[in-house]
Amino acid sequence: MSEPRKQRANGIESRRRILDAAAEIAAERGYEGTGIAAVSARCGLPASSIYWHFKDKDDLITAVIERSFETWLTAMELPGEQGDSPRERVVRMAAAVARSLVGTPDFLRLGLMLALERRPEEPRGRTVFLQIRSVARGKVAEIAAALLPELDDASIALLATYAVAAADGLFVAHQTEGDEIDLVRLFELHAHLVFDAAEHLAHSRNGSP
Amino acid sequence: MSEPRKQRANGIESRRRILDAAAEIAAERGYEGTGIAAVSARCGLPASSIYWHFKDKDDLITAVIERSFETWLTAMELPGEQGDSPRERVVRMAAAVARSLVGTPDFLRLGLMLALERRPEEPRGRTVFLQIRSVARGKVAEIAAALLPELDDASIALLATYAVAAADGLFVAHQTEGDEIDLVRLFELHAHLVFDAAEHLAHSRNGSP
Amino acid sequence: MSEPRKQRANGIESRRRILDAAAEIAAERGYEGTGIAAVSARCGLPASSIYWHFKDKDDLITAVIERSFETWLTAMELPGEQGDSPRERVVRMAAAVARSLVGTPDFLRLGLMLALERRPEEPRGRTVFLQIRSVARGKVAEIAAALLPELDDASIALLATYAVAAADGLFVAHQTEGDEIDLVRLFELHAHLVFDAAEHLAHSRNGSP
Amino acid sequence: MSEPRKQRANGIESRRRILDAAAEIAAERGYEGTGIAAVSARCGLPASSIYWHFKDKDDLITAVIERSFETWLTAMELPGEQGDSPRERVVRMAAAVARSLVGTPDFLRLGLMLALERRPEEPRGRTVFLQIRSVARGKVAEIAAALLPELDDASIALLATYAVAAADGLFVAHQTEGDEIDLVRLFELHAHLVFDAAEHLAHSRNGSP
DNA sequence: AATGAATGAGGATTCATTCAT
DNA sequence: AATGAATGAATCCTCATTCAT
Repeated sequence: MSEPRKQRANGIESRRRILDAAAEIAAERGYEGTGIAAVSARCGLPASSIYWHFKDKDDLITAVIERSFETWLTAMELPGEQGDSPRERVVRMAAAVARSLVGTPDFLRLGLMLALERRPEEPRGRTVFLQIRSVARGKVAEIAAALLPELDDASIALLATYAVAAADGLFVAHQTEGDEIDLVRLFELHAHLVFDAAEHLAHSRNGSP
Repeated sequence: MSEPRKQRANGIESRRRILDAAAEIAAERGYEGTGIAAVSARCGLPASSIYWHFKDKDDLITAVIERSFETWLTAMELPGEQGDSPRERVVRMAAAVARSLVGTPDFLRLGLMLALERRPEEPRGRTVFLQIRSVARGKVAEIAAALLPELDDASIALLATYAVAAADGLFVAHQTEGDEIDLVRLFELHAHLVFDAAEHLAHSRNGSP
Repeated sequence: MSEPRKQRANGIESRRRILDAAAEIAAERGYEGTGIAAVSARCGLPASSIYWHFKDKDDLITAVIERSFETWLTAMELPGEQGDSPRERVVRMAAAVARSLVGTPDFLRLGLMLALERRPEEPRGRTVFLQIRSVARGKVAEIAAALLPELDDASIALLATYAVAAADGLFVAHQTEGDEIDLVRLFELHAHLVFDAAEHLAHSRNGSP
Repeated sequence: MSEPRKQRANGIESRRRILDAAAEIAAERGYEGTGIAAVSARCGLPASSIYWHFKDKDDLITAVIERSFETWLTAMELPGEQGDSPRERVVRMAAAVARSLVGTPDFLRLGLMLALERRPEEPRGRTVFLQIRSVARGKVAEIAAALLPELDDASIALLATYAVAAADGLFVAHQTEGDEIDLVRLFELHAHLVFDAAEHLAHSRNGSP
């Protein structure tokens, strides 16, 4: 009555099923909370099969983060650069990002959890997430520099750091508060504020903060 | 006359030692990562003694969060309300908060970790943290309402949500990036931005975002 | 119907029971063959209780070896030094040792197994056994030096090494061949041979081997 | 034309590689310590390929012992029977054996480990080793009988047992102590002692030990 | 107020082996 | 001749918790 033995073994399919199961569980319960037994139960493969596909738990979680990030990247399409004002373009980009985050991408939820931990032997997933994060900050800085060429490097760095960090915070709020929070509206507000600040910094060359 | 000193059972002292140990470990490794055995090893008391002071692990973690929050509250003194402009007052408050966060209060780090998880049986520590968080948002809304009386309730709620959420994000960034990040400067920038937005919202009574 | 819970917990007794069980199994199957589950089953305590008494498997095996050695040492009483010839004294000592080895002391069987292995991370039990072994060689050298004062150090070292090594071999043979092998007789022969060699070396000061 | 070289399946080569890997690992860690996965990793072939060449783990280990023994036998050439005294001949043979043992043949190290164990289901490798051992004892008895025809059967058996057992012990000592131990010198001493004993037994026909 | 000892459930991981291809 | 994938049982060990003292 129980399936005899999976015929026509298909490694790729299995790997996907394991990742799916692990992603769901890890997004709910974090690194330590993700038991191999639970993943095994949810994907239908025995625990030992998971170890055929992934070296260990760390490897599995890292793969979850990487795959989730790639999926998210290809899914999120930034709006075309139609001929509207820089401010409008930034706001539309922020809204697009916000919309892509409403689906709660695993890499971001899991990554932030890992980022907050400081265990002696850092999980590889954390390292990977922090790299992703740093690439993102770089991208934001690029965009800022392109839109407001008169900004100096220090100001750009400051703005990029602020923009990305605050975005994380908004995501966390959406995470905890649920849909009472209008993520798109908050991201648009966020974009306006950062743009204001950028203009401020650009025009007052020798001013305060 | 026999034992060197501090041999007669001292419950308060023991409780403090346990909380100290648990706080350190929980800040490093999160809820699941905090093993009773590890706490026992770090504080020097046997595991069974921990259960004399705390009902269970959940109770212990909750106590850690509560104590850390109280410590943080009493340590952080908001600057006096001298007669300077509202904007200056807000910026000075933000800087004071930033300074208090540089020490990485456990309740915030741990609380954010817990907040990001979504396990079926919610740890009490998470509930407590979310309450703290909501009180904080209320406080921010109060201040905003006092400083800019002409703001309507919806705008105040939006601003308070944004202000607190972005602050969380800045804290996380400081957490992951370390001291390369100037938390005080970022909080001051943050205060300026929020204040700008508030003024904007106050003057354009009937506009969109 | 199953015992409610061991009342009047008695750590020392439990420790002894665990060691007894581990000694039996380890003597049969060696280091890797000694499963904690098997020890648990034989001693009646759950596996987790074994870890209360011993840090890990290595610690347990080491304790087995140490205890077995101590037991053996106190059990084996060397014969009094009545006024007979040196040769007779040596032979009587060898016979006493042989008799004590017929009971197959665990430390020796287990120790030799461990000694033959060369795993990268050496089990502590192996180190302990080799120390015991080296102390034994020292004792033999002492006795030889006392009985035949004219022997030089190099000869004494050679003889002691030979005496102990061959004794190991005889023990192994007894182990594998069973009681068809008369261990006492072989040890007496061994003693005679070594004594002959000692006399030889003592009288031919400047000879070959 | 495509693959660089040695791509077309070569069963004999693979079998050799597996045996090499298994021999290394088994000599390090014994029977239980030799995992199929470890062998697979060291020889570069997947675990399932090992099962193509060998029925099961027991079969593999047995093959390791057998091959090692054959290699050792053909490598060790006993010295010619030139016209010197029986004693000199025996000593030269012992030295030759010692020299062949310095390379630590796997069959002997592994065999002795297996011999010391007493597990319910005896590994075939153990049986094979004990047979080898018994053949060796027979050979030694033959030689002794040829050189000293006046010895009775019981004495010959005793001497052969002693000779082989002590040789094992010397090998073990070399194994544990390393090259501080001069195996050739010890084997020469050993040969002298046994020869002395044989003469003794031959001349005192009706005496005790 | 504290603790030594115990306990069952579960942790991650490795085991020898099988089987379809 | 070989192998990628799978599998259930076993591995050592840690978990949070309890209880008698």
